[in-house]
Amino acid sequence: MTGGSQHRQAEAGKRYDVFHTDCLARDVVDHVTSRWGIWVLISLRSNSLRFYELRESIQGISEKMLAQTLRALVQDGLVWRTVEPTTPPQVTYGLTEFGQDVGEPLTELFDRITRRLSAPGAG
Amino acid sequence: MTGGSQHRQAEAGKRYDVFHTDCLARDVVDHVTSRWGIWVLISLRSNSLRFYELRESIQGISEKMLAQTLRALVQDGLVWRTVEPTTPPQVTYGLTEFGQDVGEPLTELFDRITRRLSAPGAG
DNA sequence: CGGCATCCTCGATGATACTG
DNA sequence: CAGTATCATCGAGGATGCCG
Repeated sequence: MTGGSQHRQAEAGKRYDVFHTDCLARDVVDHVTSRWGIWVLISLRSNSLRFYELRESIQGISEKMLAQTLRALVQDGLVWRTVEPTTPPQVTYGLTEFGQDVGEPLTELFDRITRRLSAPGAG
Repeated sequence: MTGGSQHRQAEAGKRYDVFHTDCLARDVVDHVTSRWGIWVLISLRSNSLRFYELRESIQGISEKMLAQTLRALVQDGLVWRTVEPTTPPQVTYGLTEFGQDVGEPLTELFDRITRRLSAPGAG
């Protein structure tokens, strides 16, 4: 990730027309709907998970992309992160209120898709 | 990504099958949450649109990507396409029932994000 | 265990030009 | 208007290795 971006605040210059490239929300939507973002968010809906638990539950994701995706989501305020200073370290991720807010329609989205594709005569 | 065609059952509270690379729904989810897919679907929610109308409403999209995205969505059964054999040709796109079904949580998703980012003290 | 840094590949994306 | 075809590129993403 390009880094540096902290918690995103409403900037005066930015618009809220998501269809506009210069839109604040578009960045967040891009993260949420990024290749791995959606799966991370959905994974964390039921309960908080450790790094390796996430890695194992999301088939095909690399550690690099998991870390990168998590960082973006944390920066966007969708995911929180706690570090237990044990040995070995223990890092846990979970959804913030905002994250849960976003996770709901996301789950609904893929539920509907799954339901549709499993339905007899579909596709 | 075109591998498996088996439909598996989702276990409540457990990992969903979509987390596996060989899941049918994953392809569709990938299309829906592709860079432009989400905007196309949201654009078409209110009413059907012509090709150039879509191009103009979604800032930053190229004709190639629009055509490509639309083709994928049509194949997935989310979008329908009609051609009026006039001169010049007139092609219209709209949401199928499935598309509307999917568009709803999608709109809800980005509504929540927008709302959150516009909220005072947000971020 | 968690997670950076580095290198490298490949495919998504974009620009351009052409067709019906 | 609504595409399609071709080519160039850019960066997401994967593999590997090192560190606290």
